Amino acid sequence: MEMEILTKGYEPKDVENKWYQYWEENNLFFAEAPSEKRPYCIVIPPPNVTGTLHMGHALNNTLQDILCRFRRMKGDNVLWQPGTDHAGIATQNVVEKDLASKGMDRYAVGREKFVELVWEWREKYGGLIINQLKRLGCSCDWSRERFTMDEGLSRAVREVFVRLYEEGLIYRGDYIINWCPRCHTALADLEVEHEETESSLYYIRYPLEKGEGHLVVATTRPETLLGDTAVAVNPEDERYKHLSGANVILPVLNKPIPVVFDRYVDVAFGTGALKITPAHDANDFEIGNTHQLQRIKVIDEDGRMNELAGPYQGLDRFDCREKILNDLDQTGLLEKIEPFRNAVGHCYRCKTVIEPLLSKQWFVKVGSLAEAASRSVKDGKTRIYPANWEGVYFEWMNNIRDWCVSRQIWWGHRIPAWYCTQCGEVHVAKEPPQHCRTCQDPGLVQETDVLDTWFSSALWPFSTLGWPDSTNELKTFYPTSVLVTGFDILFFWVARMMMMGIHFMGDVPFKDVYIHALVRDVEGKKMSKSKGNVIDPLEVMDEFGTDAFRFTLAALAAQGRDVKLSEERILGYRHFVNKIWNAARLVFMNLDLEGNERAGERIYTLPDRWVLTRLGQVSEEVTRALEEYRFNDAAGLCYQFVWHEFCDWYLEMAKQGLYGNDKAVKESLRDIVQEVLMAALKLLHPFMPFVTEEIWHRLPATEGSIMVAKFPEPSDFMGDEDALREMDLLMGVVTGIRNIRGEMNIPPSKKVNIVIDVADEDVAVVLRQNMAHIQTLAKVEQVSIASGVPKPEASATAVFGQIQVHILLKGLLDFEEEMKRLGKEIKKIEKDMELSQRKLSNEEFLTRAPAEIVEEVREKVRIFSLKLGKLTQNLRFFEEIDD
RNA sequence: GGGCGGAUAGCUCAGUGGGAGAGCAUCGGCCUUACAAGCCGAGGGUCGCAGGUUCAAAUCCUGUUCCGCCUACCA
Repeated sequence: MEMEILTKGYEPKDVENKWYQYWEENNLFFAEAPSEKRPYCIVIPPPNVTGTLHMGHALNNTLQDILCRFRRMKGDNVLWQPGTDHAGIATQNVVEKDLASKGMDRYAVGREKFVELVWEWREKYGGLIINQLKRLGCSCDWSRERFTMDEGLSRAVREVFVRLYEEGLIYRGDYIINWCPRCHTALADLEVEHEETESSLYYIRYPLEKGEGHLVVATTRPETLLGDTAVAVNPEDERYKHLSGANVILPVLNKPIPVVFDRYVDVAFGTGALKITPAHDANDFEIGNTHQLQRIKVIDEDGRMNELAGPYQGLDRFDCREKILNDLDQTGLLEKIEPFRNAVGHCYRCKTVIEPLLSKQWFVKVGSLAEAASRSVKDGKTRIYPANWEGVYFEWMNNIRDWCVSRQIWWGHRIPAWYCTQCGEVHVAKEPPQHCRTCQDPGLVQETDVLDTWFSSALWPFSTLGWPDSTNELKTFYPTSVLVTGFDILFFWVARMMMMGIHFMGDVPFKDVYIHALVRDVEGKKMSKSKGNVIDPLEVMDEFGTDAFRFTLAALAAQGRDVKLSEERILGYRHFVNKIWNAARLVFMNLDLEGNERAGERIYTLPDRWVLTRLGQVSEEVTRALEEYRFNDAAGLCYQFVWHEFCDWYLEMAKQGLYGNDKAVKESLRDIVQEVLMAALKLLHPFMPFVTEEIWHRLPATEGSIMVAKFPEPSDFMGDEDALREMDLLMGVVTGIRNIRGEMNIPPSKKVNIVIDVADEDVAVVLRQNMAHIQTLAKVEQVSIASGVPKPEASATAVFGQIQVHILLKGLLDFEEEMKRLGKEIKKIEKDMELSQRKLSNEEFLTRAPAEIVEEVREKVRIFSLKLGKLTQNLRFFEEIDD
């Protein structure tokens, strides 16, 4: 291996590709099945084949990769199951757009050819997002990559459909569905986006058939009037009780329709009279059923008025609205128009206004499935993090309606149902039947509808593992360990996986669900192309490197809060990556890279004992944070330790020995410094796989990939409480001196002499042993340590615990300044002191507060008064000189 | 309409009952042989507002304002 010294700055581009290739070539992402090791499995939320990597993917997959790499280093048998989703409508739209650019549409090419084109498109572009995931460093087991429409998964889909049908949980029927006139398909309720819209409420007069007068109804969609088959009023409504059995005349079409009574009608809304269009409104449909009303469909699948719309036939629904309003106005039947805000449904894919339409569709009866899915979370079989999402989950499960699973598009799993052309008998089967089972006729045609994309996604946690076959993968990894996903697909996906998993596997699909936030821009807005505020993860990786990017995402991923991403923040973490790189450089410059020297017995100095003890503590804290999905805490702990403890204190102190003349100390240090660096790299690896691997490979004491190194744990290190205490003293003294130097603007080039006044002999010993560190770190020339020495003239004093450090500043000390500084410090402590004393003089505090809290305050008062005494003493010293 | 989340330093955010923290930005001093993408130091906040509970509240409760999101069959 090359042993050159590292370049001055870290260059991510040079190393990222190299190491990803290395990991793949060495099969380091491969999961064993079966295996003796503890299993850990995550199924990836399959990205759309049409997609390219956006910030949401980047966050989602970074978090999964952190968990997978962490668990692997913990010794688990990790399977990160990858794959892609065929994304029915989305993908079909993309290919249709492509066709449109060539002046064609899907009807021109025909179904078979069109599906072929989509497959071709998928061959060509489907790998794009996979490569982008690799770029991000994702350690998926690519040998197990799946696609929702591959042979195995399609078999699982048919199996599930047929079984549900046979169990009576899938049925076909006439219902009002959400129809997208642009995509030409039904949509599930979830796929409709409601948007608050400024619209109008139109008051229309329906003349009474007998006698004078009219009934006024209020509606937002006057064009549906053409399909009205009744007007409903509330039976309790005094205004309309006399209309029992009456008819009104439907305007425009001039035909009588009945007045019906239904409790659904809200007396307080509009006029309390509701026009009923059973074929174009979900509620009206229900009311229509109750009263056995005719269903008249007046709007067709293109959103145009059909032949039943009389004079309006052929008009677009919105043009029809204008015309009908105009006509009503002409005949004096339009009473008034009020401005009105309501939520209008739009297609989640193409944003076209949804038309509720009567249609024959396939449904999954979800009641019992949802109940079981709900219970599993209540029983704690699946835990949702953060827990507040549980409420949202229950809420949805409790109010769930049957799931419309048929779609009138061409790209997807074609529903395995066949109709007899002779007798119409319906056959649902895994394989095409040869002939009709009732009339024996061989003329069977398959259902043209395909399944909702989420139908196959719902099977993902077990279909990818080989179901319906009983595979080793399934036995080893189901139920999976955790599902990591954004809350935007909690209902679309998570809820349905729960239902299907429990029903078909008899167990929940995952033990944990971790729900992360959405990535937004700096202002907290959702990133979208139309707003022009998208940050492209690929560009970020180009500019800052993947490790910095990943670390940023992890550091910002606090539970329950959105991730507001800014380039500044990423830049900050690039600096951190560079810091690590340079720390490694320092270590390298002092290593015997040829490996000729054998280190003898280790000599542990205070900084060594301290840093190793801290490593143990930090390892434990990082582990706990990751186990609890507190990614930001884990990242923060690494950052703080590596930069401010390892680099700022430990390495600075290690230089003493590394640059010194004592050969035994030097060799020991080389060993320890390398050990500490290795441990730090291991802690960082889940977050920053590339830079850690690069440095790891260059260290003489390492072997193989850092991916398979053991994650640090407390038992790897000494736990030396004394070292922590002693380092506190040492750092306190150094900080005290630096503090004064800083405030007095004494440049580092100007060395000072100090006198340390310390009563405790043990403390004196520690400081004496580490005198050299004080000298280097605080730029001190001479140190003298004694007990009860008088304050030297022309000195500034730092007080720390029971220690006083007098800094001799002959010719440098500005008396006024020092007096001001002391005065400021005294004032601050007096304030703290007063607060504490007030507490202690409060009888209730003394009797009611826990004893240890009271003792804590007493201890504070003791420390404060000690320090205050010393500070005042020093101030008086100057005042006397002043006199 | 229902629900959820947020409001803490100039900015982005941690902090869930015992003396307010970090990063960035700002100011001052340093090219100290790993790193100026750096080092050392400093300043900066009645924790949205009003009540309440408590010996003690950024933290718990109630109300309120503003912002964001989810959800819904008042046409």
